[in-house]
Amino acid sequence: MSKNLLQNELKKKRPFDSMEQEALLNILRTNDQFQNRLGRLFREFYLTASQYNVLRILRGEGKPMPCQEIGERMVQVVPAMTGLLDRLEAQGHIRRERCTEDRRVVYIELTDSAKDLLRQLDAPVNELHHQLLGHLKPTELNQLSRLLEKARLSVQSKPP
Amino acid sequence: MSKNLLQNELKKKRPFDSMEQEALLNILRTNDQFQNRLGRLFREFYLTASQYNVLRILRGEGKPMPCQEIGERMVQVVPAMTGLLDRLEAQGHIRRERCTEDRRVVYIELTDSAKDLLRQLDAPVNELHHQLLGHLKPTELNQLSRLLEKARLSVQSKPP
DNA sequence: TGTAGATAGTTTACGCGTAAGATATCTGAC
DNA sequence: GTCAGATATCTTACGCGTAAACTATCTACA
Repeated sequence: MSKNLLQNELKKKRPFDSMEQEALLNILRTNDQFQNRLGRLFREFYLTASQYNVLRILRGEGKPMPCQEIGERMVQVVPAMTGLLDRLEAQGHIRRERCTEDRRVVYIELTDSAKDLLRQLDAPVNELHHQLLGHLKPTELNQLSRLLEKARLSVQSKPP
Repeated sequence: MSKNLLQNELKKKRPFDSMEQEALLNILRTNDQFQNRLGRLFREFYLTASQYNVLRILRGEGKPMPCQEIGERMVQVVPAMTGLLDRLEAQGHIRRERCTEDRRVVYIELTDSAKDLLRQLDAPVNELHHQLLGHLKPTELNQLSRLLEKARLSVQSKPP
């Protein structure tokens, strides 16, 4: 075929303006499709991808964390965290506790029910990862990760 | 360094469960950062990334298109299109026109002001693409696109 | 001491993604 | 011709990303 895969998917009539554009669109599209699949899995457990992300971060840390620190490990800006945590709290997955030394900071702690839920999700999540990317050879997965890491070098610092 | 780049960015304490997981997180994170930068550029022109996407699709087609067809070229589901188009219409960037043969379908047409806006955006957008990915060699860009295309092979069909 | 500026978190307003359901129109089987 | 089902669009409800403005608390420096 004369046109490549992404071009066909997007029914694009003309070739890409640049290889940078092609790669960028490939990243955005792949992300959308994968997020879609992940979202469907999480929804079965009444979670969103962001909520799952927060819970995973908390489990990884192993102890209560301030909201800001959680926000930093996601890409998001802080304000979004508030609502996200509100919903997780309402579902009984986290507890908030104000720090006694610095009363500005609020510590977030996983509840036991959240830990259970995460354990339940471990297998299906890994399985989905494998389903989505298991058809790539280890070399290819490694190449892909290295290329994406290199790609991100251009966006080091957030302007204020 | 013993830990890799992504692991450091995420302040992850333990290595990844699998290479699939690592690659997946790399995709999601790269996408987030790039979307962020793109969003900032579009915002200067009072557009969102989705709105720009719709306008680009319409320009590429060169003639009016039904909403559904626009939706198909984006990753999104149709319902989101309605609101998106409402806002573009309010800004004077598109016109809606009901088809006379099949009165269910609505054709969307670019206005002249939208075409002007797109022309204004062409240079800055290409420049940003280059800023984000220009540090990769052509071979690498090509590799990256091919790997992402291969990655997407696992999500061919949407379940009903 | 006391006051300015930094910092953590929240609130509000808006855009848009998802799902579920409603409405209008078209098509095909009878 | 009519009725069932498909199809195109819209509506509503909810989650969450972004920005901007606000509150409470802490810190530093005069």
